Amino acid sequence: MRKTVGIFGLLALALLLLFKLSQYAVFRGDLKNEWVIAAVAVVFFFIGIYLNKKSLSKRESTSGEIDSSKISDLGLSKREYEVLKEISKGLSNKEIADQLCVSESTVKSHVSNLLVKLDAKRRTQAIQIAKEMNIL
Amino acid sequence: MRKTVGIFGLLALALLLLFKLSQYAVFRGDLKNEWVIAAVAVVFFFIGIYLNKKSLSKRESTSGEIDSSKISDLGLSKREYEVLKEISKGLSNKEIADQLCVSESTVKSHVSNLLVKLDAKRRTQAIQIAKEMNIL
DNA sequence: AGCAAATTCGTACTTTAGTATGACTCCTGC
DNA sequence: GCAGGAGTCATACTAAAGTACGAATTTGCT
Repeated sequence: MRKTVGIFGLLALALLLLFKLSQYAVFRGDLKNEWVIAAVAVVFFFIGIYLNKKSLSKRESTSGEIDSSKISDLGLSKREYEVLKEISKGLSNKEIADQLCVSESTVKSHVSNLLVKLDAKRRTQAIQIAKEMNIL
Repeated sequence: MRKTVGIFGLLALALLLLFKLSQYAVFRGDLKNEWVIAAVAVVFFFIGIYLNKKSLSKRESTSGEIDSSKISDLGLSKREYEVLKEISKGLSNKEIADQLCVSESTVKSHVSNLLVKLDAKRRTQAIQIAKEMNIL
């Protein structure tokens, strides 16, 4: 909310600046009205796009990107997180083992630890929990 | 691409129109330059926002909502789709059975048919495929 | 160097998931 | 009315997932 106020204040300022510029330009007669208007149009067109993009990216960051701080909060090791990502792709333990070039036993160890740390009973539940925590 | 061209054409037209309007207004002397510029700024500001919103909503519709047409394309029955949703919540067959008030055997049947129709080997893969198809 | 955590692998075991098959009911369109 | 799909359930089986140890190696940090 405070940011919105600030943005509108900046817009008003920009408007005033353009007023002044246009006045000087017109008085000196070295710039035609058409060009001033065109410049204003282009500038504000892109200001509109820019502001919208900003709010868009903000929405994406709160519900789309991964939260790496929560990964360390849960005590997930690098390898365990890799396994988690492969699980979410729908791979079996054997396929994950091949992907990470380790044995299936190792993957099972990681998965077991993973389930404890995520408080899940099944790998499908781990996927659901991880996605809710924005770590996937 | 064709739409982009059309949009830019419309923008150019709007610009020309404003030129003409401003000329008439200035010649007749019943409108100040400042007001013309302000009007142009506001109009193009909102044009920018509007165009961005449009592309934003288009992106959301292609990657956010469920696509019920694909569900029938795959031949998924109502019950099978219900089971699919429960699977994506991370529930076991037994838990799904309790949730839907049927036996575990029934859930297993649904899951088996589900996996064939989604061309998946595991329930985790079914989740991944279903999410990519926007049916979850 | 030395400790703690992470990574690795194995075996043995239990549980859950998934397949195959058959059977019964219910409902709908022809 | 009846053929067919959907839903239900059961049994028996195989495959995968998950648990519970133990143990060796590697790695990061003090």
